[in-house]
Amino acid sequence: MRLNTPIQTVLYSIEKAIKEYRRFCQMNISQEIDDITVDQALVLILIEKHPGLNQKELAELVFKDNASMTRIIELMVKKQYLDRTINHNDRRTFNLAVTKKGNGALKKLEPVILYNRSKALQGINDDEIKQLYTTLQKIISNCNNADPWT
Amino acid sequence: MRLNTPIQTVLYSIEKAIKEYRRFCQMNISQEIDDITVDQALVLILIEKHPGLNQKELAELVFKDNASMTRIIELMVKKQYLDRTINHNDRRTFNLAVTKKGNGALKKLEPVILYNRSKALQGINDDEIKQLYTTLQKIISNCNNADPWT
DNA sequence: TTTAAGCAATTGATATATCAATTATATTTG
DNA sequence: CAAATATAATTGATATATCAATTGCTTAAA
Repeated sequence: MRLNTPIQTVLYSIEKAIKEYRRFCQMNISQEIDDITVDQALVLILIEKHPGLNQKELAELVFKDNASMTRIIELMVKKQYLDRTINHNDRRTFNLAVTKKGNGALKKLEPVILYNRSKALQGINDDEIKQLYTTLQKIISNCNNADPWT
Repeated sequence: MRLNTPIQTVLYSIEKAIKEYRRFCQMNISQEIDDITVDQALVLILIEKHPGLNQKELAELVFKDNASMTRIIELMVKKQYLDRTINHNDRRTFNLAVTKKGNGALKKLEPVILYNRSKALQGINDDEIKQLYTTLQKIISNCNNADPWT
């Protein structure tokens, strides 16, 4: 028996869709701010929206591991989009806050991000979105609950 | 106006789904072969299935750029899963071929990959898959054809 | 047929992904 | 309380992602 090529599976389309979307987002974000990545923009939004999140929690929200999050935040602190101060309630963690520069960036990013999302989903109606969401959740739960091979 | 957090958009689910799937695949692949990544496995399958592909064509098929493809193939040649020889018809390109070791790996990988795909899509019927595919194609084409920001 | 333009692959630089090991602090338990 | 355990973050190593610049070869045009 021969394997189908990856091209023939819908899982391949999922990967393609997310890559095209990220490329599109990055292109547009770069027009406004030239030293910020898609991931960094997500982190900025989340910290502003949910102050009090620590790095581990942030990492979970954007599907990264702690190591990646450490490095992303490091860069954003260096570029002065974020402030990081010791959390005296739990000194293993940090308080993360958006700086003035970070807020300025958010203002610029808002319309771009809304534009990106609406363009990406243009011509797709609510039922279709709901259906997409439902199917994706099935895949996610399948991958998390399936017995491992051997 | 405030941005929704990324969590609230279906685009977030696409990213989550593909990451969970890749994690699941890698876990199972590693049980069989401990020095091969998901991407390397894809490349191996494609070269076996479509001999004659050059690196640029391969890169397009797996959504990578030429630079990444160069490095992936470099590693696979070093690990002796692939042979790379000069193409005398066009000396800018190479002939890529799966080695004996590569074929052995493919034999082991086949059932794992079939298992991964079927588990990931378990409980999702054909219509749902078709619908998923259709919606994803819309997103892909939206991202490729939308006017850029500014 | 030489020159220019185009193309495949590589390289360097920087960001992210992942795993394993380590550090510093918190919490649990004997 | 003290020791064991657990947790958040960091670090090192290696793979991949992306962009820009470069190299070497091919094709098109003057």
